[in-house]
Amino acid sequence: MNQTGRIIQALERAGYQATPNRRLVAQLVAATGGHFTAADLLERGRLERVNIGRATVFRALDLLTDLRVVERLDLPSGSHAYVVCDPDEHHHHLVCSSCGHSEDVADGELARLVDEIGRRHGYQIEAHRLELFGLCPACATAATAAAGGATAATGEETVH
Amino acid sequence: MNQTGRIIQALERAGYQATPNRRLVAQLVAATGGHFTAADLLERGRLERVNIGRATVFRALDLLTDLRVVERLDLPSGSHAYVVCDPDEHHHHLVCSSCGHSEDVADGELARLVDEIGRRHGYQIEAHRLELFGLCPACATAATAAAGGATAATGEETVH
DNA sequence: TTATATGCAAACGCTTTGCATCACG
DNA sequence: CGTGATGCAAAGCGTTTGCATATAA
Repeated sequence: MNQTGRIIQALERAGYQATPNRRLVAQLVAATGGHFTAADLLERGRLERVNIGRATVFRALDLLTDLRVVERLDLPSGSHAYVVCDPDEHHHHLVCSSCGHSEDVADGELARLVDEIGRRHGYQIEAHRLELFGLCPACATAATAAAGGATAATGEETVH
Repeated sequence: MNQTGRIIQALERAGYQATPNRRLVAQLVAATGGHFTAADLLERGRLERVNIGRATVFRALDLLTDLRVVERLDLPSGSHAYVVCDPDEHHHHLVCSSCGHSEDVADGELARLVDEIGRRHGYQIEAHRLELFGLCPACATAATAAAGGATAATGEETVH
């Protein structure tokens, strides 16, 4: 099943109606390779000439956040963005600081490290969050090429 | 030297004036064991009957953030708060979800883990951030006592 | 027919900005 | 004097809410 389908399914499984508006949000969200804001969705909806209210988008995103289908991210700039992600396992995010592309990273060894830190400080850890920012393979290549200067097309940006 | 002094010194070293207002902010910030918001400082200033403008507080916090004397934290709730911290080395934050107390955590092994994740995903990592939330020793003890029920005074909160 | 979902616009909280004034170097 | 700092109030931005309407179970 595609991602849009998975999101809609998550809604239904949780007992919410898969209304046309929510399907639209699912679709817009799924079409995103990276992070996005509520305003982005609104804007894209507007471009496609679909009528959807600001509040509806926010409410849909809240829902999807509860269902862990999307997660709210804090960018280094301090602003917020959403990313689609895997609802089924604890993970963290790797975010491209150039194109915004995001992918899930398994918790892996981090759990052990977190435990250790908790023990060392006498804290009873309840939650932890790791966020990684950097250039994704495509953007890193583009950046190198641009720096090398020889082959790079100018002004191009790598966008997922 | 005390923390207020250290903050003021950091301002001066960076070529900023240590004005009365900025000293006040330094003092308010240093008096905080945990995280705080601009509004908190404003409120405490008001209680002490000192006249300081909203904008001034925000501007001072911006400055201190640049100097890495404070850091802006994203709480699980999605809201922002500041914490005082060590400007001199890369670290992360351990925050008590009950009393808000915060302490620095050395990066330690995390650097290695971050490298590895970057390599595995082909990302050129530029920055990473780890945030840990849980009960500090005092609050954990209080919580346990309250749960046990026998000895705990009711309604008390542990505040640093 | 009852619960849910939606749109709109107003309210909100937090933060920034414009601008005149003030203090320091 | 000139640059930097401040206060105030207004503007800005992202998000939430109240409420009447519309839609689905």
